[in-house]
Amino acid sequence: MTLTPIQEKFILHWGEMGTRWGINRTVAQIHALLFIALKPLDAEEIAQTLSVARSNVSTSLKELQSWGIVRIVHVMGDRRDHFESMKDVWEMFEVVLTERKRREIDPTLAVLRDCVIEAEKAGPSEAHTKQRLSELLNFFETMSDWYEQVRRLPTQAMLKFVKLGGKVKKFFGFAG
Amino acid sequence: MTLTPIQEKFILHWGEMGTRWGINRTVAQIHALLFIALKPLDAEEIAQTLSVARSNVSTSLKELQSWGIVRIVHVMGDRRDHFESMKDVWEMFEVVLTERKRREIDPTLAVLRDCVIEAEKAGPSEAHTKQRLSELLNFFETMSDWYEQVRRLPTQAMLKFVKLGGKVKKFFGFAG
DNA sequence: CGATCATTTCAGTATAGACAGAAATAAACG
DNA sequence: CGTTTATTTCTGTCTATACTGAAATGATCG
Repeated sequence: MTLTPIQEKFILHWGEMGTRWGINRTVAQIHALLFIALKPLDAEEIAQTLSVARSNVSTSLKELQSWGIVRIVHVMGDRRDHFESMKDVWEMFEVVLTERKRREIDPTLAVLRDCVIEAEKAGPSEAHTKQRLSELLNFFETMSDWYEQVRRLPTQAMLKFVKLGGKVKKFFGFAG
Repeated sequence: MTLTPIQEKFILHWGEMGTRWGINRTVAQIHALLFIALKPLDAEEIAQTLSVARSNVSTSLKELQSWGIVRIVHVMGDRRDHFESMKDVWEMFEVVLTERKRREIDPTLAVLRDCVIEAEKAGPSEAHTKQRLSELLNFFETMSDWYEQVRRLPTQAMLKFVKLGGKVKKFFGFAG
């Protein structure tokens, strides 16, 4: 598979963005490639197209599968694994957000709860720390609950909501 | 400033989380320290408390100031700079999200628009690429617009909204 | 069951980013 | 102004992670 200049531009940018989000550049590039690919690609094809080592592709694909946005498919008469990316953008971001929440927010919630409990036990000497961490915990819990609610919505409903745009403010005025 | 075990636990965890979000560990630790500090701290104090080089603290504080969540304050009769973190958690995250949007989403929007326009020019050969990137662009634009709307809401309104929790679904049913 | 092909694991290497310490700059004081 | 003190910049070092190529494992075929 040869990349057109446009495709290359997109893949390189996506890789760059990946690094900023704490995602390996190659992983992000492979994801970008699979996202725009016409059909599922095999690992060798990915390695050649992006000029990275075959083994590197293997590791990266594992990573993408662990995120749940890439899956293995098989082609009739070909024993190699082929890989394809989830194509529905909304669904894809829901999956990524949920996974990030699980990996990053949930552990933080646990630590904060722990700290607040211990600060409570420690008494007045930790009163200020307890106060600060409680506020942080409250924020995380609120956001976490909220996300659990909205993520369950079907894509269409979420889309409608977001598209409301300017009406959001009105709604708050009403609901508040 | 000596850290209690609770404070240390929180600071270390926050530093760890930082690395996952593409934020330097020391930067995140300093932010955590300032967040729970009773009063603004000077650079030397931060360096000693966290056992990092003075120069490293200097760079990290610049970074935190560029994010807009830490600022310099002065103490009467002391010529050293002192630093304090924003304390309102909601405001803090609004600032961070806005900055991330500016640094990461906006450039991506620009690249995607560019790619879609070029793909349009290129004709049928790029039809599929154009399709994929358009969907991605549409998603980013929708989310970007939505965020611009809600971020303007006063903290209180946003809080009420989030607290609605289960009612969100009802609302969508109604509005959709 | 051997041969071939595909995939993963592993060990060493390369590289980017974090960091320390020194040097340079800037600010405040007497 | 010179001196002291605070801050920043710079350069080299270190470390964590990405990455490669080779070896090992696993799967599918005749």
